[in-house]
Amino acid sequence: MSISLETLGDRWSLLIIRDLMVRGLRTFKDFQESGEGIATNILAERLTRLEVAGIITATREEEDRRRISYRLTQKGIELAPVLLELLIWGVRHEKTDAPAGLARKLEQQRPEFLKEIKRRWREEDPNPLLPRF
Amino acid sequence: MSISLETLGDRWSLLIIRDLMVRGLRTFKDFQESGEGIATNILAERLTRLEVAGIITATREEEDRRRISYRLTQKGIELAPVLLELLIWGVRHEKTDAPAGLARKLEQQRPEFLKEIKRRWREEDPNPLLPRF
DNA sequence: GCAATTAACTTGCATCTTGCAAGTAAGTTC
DNA sequence: GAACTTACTTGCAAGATGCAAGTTAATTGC
Repeated sequence: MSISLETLGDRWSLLIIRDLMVRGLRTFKDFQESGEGIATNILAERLTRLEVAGIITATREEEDRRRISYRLTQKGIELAPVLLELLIWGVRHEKTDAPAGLARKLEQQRPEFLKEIKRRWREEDPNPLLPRF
Repeated sequence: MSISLETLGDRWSLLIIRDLMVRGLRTFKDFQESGEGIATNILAERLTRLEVAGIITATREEEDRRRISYRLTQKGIELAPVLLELLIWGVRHEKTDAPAGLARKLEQQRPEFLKEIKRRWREEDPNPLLPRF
């Protein structure tokens, strides 16, 4: 009954995955500037760990070969329900700057929300789905 | 859009919560002997942190006042959906000793499973719901 | 009723992980 | 081709974790 905390059980991994999933971050620089405050060495280490775990892929961009695009794999995108439930729990229980009523809205529209996340992933939609709050 | 990783983002916290939720552990000793391999100082520290965060309560037992019973609060039990999704994901994607077909079963019976978890919590049912695998 | 046992920690110390600041290497722009 | 940008890497200090050995209070055994 392992719940996979060897890979995911740290301060940053799930945050990285969530930012890839709903905030539209893709590059190393995006993460540095995202305001999460993750140190570059840790970020690099986590990205390779997540890649080794098969949760993300790293591909060099054709248009600008300095850049590396990080993307969730099928395995990675299937963490969406976990992150959605965690988000709902957080909005409900932790004092947060989230818009009032968001909790209820998310709870009532779980399937639609998940579907939208998956669509965005499939179509490589770069627009953020949720803001930072 | 915080996902509460200040409290939950470490190797042990979610594991402790899960063990309280579905494995029927209650005391310090239970955790020591659970096979998770958590050091006693870390266990003590995590338990107080979870208590401070309002996720668990600690109550001295009347029958044996050496013992302290740890229990999930309402806030704590509401992490059930998160842990269930994480469990499903783990069974699907990580090589595990989980019984074949468990993933499908859990996925198809999410609501029933959650309801059972909540009932066990409300009625203080001490029987494990899931084994260790 | 007192010694042995048990439960829940605490302490000291070594090791591993994290964070910060500065540096490097490769690709791109001016 | 010099300046810049992107994705890292390195060195080191500080913090977190793990292990083994206490400590304290409650309970049991005789």
